[in-house]
Amino acid sequence: MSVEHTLLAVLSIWPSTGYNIKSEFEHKAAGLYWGMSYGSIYPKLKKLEEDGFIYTLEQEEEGRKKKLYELTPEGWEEFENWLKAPPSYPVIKDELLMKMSTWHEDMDYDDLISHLLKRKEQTEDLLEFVKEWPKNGYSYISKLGILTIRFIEMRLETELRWIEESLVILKNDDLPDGQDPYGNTEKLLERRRRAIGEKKENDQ
Amino acid sequence: MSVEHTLLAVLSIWPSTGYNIKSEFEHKAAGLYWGMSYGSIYPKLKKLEEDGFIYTLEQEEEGRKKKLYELTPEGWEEFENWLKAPPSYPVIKDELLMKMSTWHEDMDYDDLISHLLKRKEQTEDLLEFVKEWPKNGYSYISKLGILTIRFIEMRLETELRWIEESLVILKNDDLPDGQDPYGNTEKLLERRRRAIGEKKENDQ
DNA sequence: TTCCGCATGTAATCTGTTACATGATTAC
DNA sequence: GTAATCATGTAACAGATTACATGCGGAA
Repeated sequence: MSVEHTLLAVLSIWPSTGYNIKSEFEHKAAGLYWGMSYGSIYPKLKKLEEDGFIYTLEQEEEGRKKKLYELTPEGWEEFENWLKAPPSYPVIKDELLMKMSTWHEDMDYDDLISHLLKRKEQTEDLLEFVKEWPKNGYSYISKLGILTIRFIEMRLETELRWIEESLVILKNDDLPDGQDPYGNTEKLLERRRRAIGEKKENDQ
Repeated sequence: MSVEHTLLAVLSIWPSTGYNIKSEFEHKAAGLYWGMSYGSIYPKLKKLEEDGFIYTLEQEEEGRKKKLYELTPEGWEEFENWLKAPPSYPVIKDELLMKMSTWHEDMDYDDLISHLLKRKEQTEDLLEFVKEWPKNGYSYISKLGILTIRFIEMRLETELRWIEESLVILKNDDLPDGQDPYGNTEKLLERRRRAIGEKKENDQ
């Protein structure tokens, strides 16, 4: 998903300025969607204009100098071709999961528990925002937009359910069995202990 | 989440070569986690070695020249400090959602439906893989790894549920109401029609 | 009159990918 | 013997971020 197509998509909603697009993403990117910096937005807008996909609307003397960009016929065409092209499969890239799955038994679970508690709070906040969003009275959300928001809600609720379950399991030290056909858990701890031991010796 | 820390995390499981790490991610990155290219792995391994976080194990004359990397005491320390640091909140960056929420009523829903059907298939495949993974008899998965896999499963199942629901809604043309306080849906379609109309005129 | 928010823009930098080069070993 | 896989590495490139520069308008 290129920045260019994202910009076309945003401009399809209504004509906007570069600054405007950035603030829009800033707002919703409270965890939703993702950010774009001025350093990529302005040059790309310029490029899109050069390529004939967007043009600047007359700013009707609003005092401030600003460039309101709008799609050209070619811009609409390009945008809709992009819409029709099959979307790529999203990657799950979650630092919490990476940390959790490489956590080891010689490390205090309390730190992991506080990661989970923090995640719980953040997800609750985001869920609250997402639930209010289509009811706030001023944001434009299409019918299909409502469907995607429904997905985000379901996902966040699932995440909260999982966090709750995991916290109970961790606090009761009731972890499920792993799959460890070659006794790697013990090897790992042994490798680590030896390394740490060597370090202590050297430090003395 | 830097590549460096990801490499330390992978090496904490067991000593590996650069090639090895790449294949590992290739395999699981059937959608899970994410990829790394040789162009970033090898230079980073070199850097980590220079920084004293990893070192090369004797390769015990396995014939092939290869570098088996292992964590140093400093490597373990760095890795565990990273584990303890609060993970950043993941961003939802899903091209399907972006396309769906900017889809408009003058575009055929059939294309959107085929995007959803394709996603359904891909997610089913991934779910199947994730369910088999901890039972395949050879992969090492720690107890906490099982918990994270449980999360992925729940998430994928939620996604499938949402896709089913959405397909029914789309096929019955039974979409929920959007939020459109300023009649933007009509404005959008009008802007587009005018642009497309102009193009047709010019083309004649 | 000073500060903050609106608004645009660029240069330096960072990070990562692609594509290629190289060569050994194993499977057919 | 030759194709595929294992294995390491780099140079050129692409993409995006950070940090800075600039300036207007309105509010305190």
